[in-house]
Amino acid sequence: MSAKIETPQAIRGTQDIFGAEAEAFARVVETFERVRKLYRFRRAEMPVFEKTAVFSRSLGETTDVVSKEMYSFEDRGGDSLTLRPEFTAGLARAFLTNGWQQFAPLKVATHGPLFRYERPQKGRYRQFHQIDAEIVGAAEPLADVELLVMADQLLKELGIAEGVTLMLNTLGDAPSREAWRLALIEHFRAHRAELSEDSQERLEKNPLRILDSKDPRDKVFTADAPRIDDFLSAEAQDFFAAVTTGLDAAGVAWTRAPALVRGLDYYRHTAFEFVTDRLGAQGTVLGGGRYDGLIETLGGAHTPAVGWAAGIERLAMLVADAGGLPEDKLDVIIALEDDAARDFAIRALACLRHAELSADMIATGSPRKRFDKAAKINAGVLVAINRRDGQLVTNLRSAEPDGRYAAVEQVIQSLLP
RNA sequence: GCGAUCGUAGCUCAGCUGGUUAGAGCGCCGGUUUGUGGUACCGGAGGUCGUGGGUUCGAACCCCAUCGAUCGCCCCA
Repeated sequence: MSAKIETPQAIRGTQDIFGAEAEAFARVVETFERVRKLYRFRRAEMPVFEKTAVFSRSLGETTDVVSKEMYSFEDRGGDSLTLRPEFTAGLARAFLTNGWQQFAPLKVATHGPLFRYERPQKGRYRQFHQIDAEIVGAAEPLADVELLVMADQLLKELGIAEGVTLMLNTLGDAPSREAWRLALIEHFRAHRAELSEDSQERLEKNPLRILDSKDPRDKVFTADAPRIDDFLSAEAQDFFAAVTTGLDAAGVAWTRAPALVRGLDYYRHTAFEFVTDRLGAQGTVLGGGRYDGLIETLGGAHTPAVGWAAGIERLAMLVADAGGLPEDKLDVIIALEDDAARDFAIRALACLRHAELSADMIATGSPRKRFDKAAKINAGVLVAINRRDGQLVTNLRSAEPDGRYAAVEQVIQSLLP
């Protein structure tokens, strides 16, 4: 009697990525790396975990991310650590602790896994992956433009720009944002009892968020809510105008979205999202904005910065849907029809690969069926290797004889006695 | 954290108002057929019906719990 061994299950909200999905994932990362170099963004790698304070201070203690979505734990030394729920805070910390101020304005890019304890659904996981681009130590609107132009090009090069819209807004500078916030609270408080339950709570915690509520009860009051434009200082107006004219100059299409806000406390001025309706409820493909106040919350000098992040899984889904992944066709498939010729086949396989031809071999199972198996694999050239009357016999087949066929033929011929 | 739908073979699924030994296609393994050939046929392996309780003479099917998936809400990429 042996107890049945139970296979441990994967952690909820994590994914094992394989096959076409993994190819799409890799495509996103490769394209990001290529585009990021075109814009001269430098590569950075930060640790996956940080002291909890890095996130709780910069994101704001009351935000959902900090108050209920972080993977925090105590290490063996008793320190409270947290798996990063986003890149920006860790990057800001690295900027300060490594003296990266010397490189300011610093254009950096990174990508990797992030962790958030949320209910999984389409395009949303507990361990998810993002690409991320930031410009730290740049106060000019030109930096915002640069990032947005890069994001736009990235989406185009991924072949998914169709149906994706850049929604753009400004939250103004700190005084503008605060004045607007107070006006919104006043406006909504007057109708408090008629708001949805969620929005009544938002009124206390995050009044800006009421603006993009999906509840019809709220929409009545969001329609005539105070608009940021009425609270913008002259400087804030100029800043936003410089961003929009810059985008126009670069040929990047954008849509003004006065209700677009950011949940995290550190955002100022430019806020943006590239959105699509092809991902169900997870419509944001890429989002970000300016975070001039963040570095100070970590004890640094005032350091203006802008950045964005995009979910790789979401981008990969769009890439796959857009059919942007031509299946990579195998160049050569070998069918070894007689095991007596195995050594020859192994040598042929190695030589083909050294000749930069992708090659694979069918050499197991019933010898009579190996040809059929090989034929089912959609390879450029099929090489059948057999023995007849003690003689090595090779046979090449190709649907459309091309240069590759000739190359394969040459390799095989050179190996024959 | 809240709501809805769903969990049957490696994959995609069928399985009637609860009824005897749980099925198909694909894939896998073997055999036959074909022999410059992606064909066809035969056979085989593989399931404690997500898990644990309950109701019943009897549960894949009904009830409860739990885990997981999917899709929304919240939040966010």
